[in-house]
Amino acid sequence: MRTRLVERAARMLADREPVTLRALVEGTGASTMAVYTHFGGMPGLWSAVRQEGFTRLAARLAAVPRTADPVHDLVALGVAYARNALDAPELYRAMFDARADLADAPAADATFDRLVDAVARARDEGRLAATTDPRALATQYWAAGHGLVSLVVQGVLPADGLAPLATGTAVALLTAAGDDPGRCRASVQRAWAAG
Amino acid sequence: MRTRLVERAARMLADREPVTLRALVEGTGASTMAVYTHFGGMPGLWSAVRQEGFTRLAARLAAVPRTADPVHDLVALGVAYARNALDAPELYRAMFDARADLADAPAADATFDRLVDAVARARDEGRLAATTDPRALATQYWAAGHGLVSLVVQGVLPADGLAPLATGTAVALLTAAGDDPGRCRASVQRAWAAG
DNA sequence: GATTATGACATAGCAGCGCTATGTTATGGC
DNA sequence: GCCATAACATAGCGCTGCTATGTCATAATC
Repeated sequence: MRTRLVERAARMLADREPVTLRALVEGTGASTMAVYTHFGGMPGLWSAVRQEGFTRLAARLAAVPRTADPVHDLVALGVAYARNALDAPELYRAMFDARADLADAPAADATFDRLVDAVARARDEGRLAATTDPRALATQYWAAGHGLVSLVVQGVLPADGLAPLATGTAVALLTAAGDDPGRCRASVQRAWAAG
Repeated sequence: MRTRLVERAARMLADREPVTLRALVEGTGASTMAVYTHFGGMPGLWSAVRQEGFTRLAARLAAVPRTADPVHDLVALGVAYARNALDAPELYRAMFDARADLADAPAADATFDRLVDAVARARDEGRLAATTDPRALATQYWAAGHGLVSLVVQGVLPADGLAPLATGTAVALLTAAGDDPGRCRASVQRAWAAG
C-alpha cells in the first residue's frame, strides 16, 4: 500500500496532475487515512516521493558502465543525471522543492558520493591534478549541472541548448582541474554522444 | 495600495510567514478583494512579487561600479547576485519557484543582459578569446551561480562554502574562455574580497 | 480457546485556503 | 445633476490538509 501510494504520486506528478490527498487515494480503494497511517501526512508523503526520486536517480547512475576513461565516466554520470531529470521533470522539481526536508539528505548524499568517487578515480588515474579535492570539484560539477538542469526543467532554457552548455561547463571545470584540454573535450563529447 | 501589498508580501516572505490571501491583507486595512482588483488573484500577486525581486536584483547589479578590470567587474556582478539572494533567500526562491510564470521572463532577461554585456566587454578588451560567445558563456556562468546559490539558499550547502566554490567555478569558466589563469584568479579574488 | 491489544482502515467534520457573486461607495466625465 | 467606472467590503462556495472517532482484522497473552 505504501509503495502503491508513492508510485501513484510519482505517476500523477509525471502526468502533471495536482497531487492532493483526495485525488491521490482515489482509485487505490484506500481512504485518506492511509496517507496518515503510512506517512503521517502529506509532508511525509512528499518526503517518500523524494526518496523514490533519489532511488530512481541512483539506479540510473548505477547503470552507467565503468570504462577505461575516467573523465568519460564522470561526464556519463552527468548525462545520466540530466536524462533522469528531463524524463521526469516534475519529480526532479519535487526532489529539489523549496519545502524539501533536510532529513531527506542521506538519499541525496548516496548519489553524490557516486560523483565524488568518480572524481577521485579520475584524479588517482592521473587525469586530474593530484591536488584536486574530489569533494569540492564534485560539488562545483553538481551545482553547475543542477543549475543548468533546473533552468531547463523550468523552461527558462531550451532543452536543446543543454548539451552544448553542459559540455562547455564540464570541459572548463575539468581542464581547470588539470585535465588535458583536447583529451578532455574528446572524452566529454564521446560521453554525450553515447548518452 | 498595489506597492504596499507587494512590499508587505516581500516582508512576510523575508519573515518566513506564510503569504496567504487573508494574512496578507490583514493590517493593511484592505479586504481580500484588493488582491483581485490589483493583481487578479494570488498568481498575479506572486508574479508582482517576482518582478519586485528582479527589480531589487537589477538595482543591486546597477550599483556594481565599473572598474578598469572587466573580469573583476564580471565577478563583482556574481558577488552582488549572491549577496542579493542570501540577503532575501525566500524572495530568491519565489523568483525561481516552480510555479513561476514564464511571462515574468522579461524582468529576468533585463538582469541577464547586464551579465552578457559584461562578458562581451571582457572579450572586447582582450581578456577573453575573440571567439567567445558572450550569451553562451553568460548562460553557463549564470546557471553555475544559480545552482550554487540555490543549494545554499535551500540549506543543502553551507553558506560559508559558497565563496570558494564560486571562485573555483568562475576561474574555471573564465580561463577556459581564454583569460590568463593567474590574472583571472587575482581578479576573481579581488572581487570577492571587495564584496 | 477466549480475551485483549494493536495497527490499518473508513467516515464525518473541522479550520483554513483561494476565489467569486453581490452589494456599497467614492470619483471623474458628460 | 446624472451616471459610468473603479475600488472596496461582505458572505459564502468548493477545495485543501488534517483530526476525532468508530470499526475491524490480526496477533499476542493467559
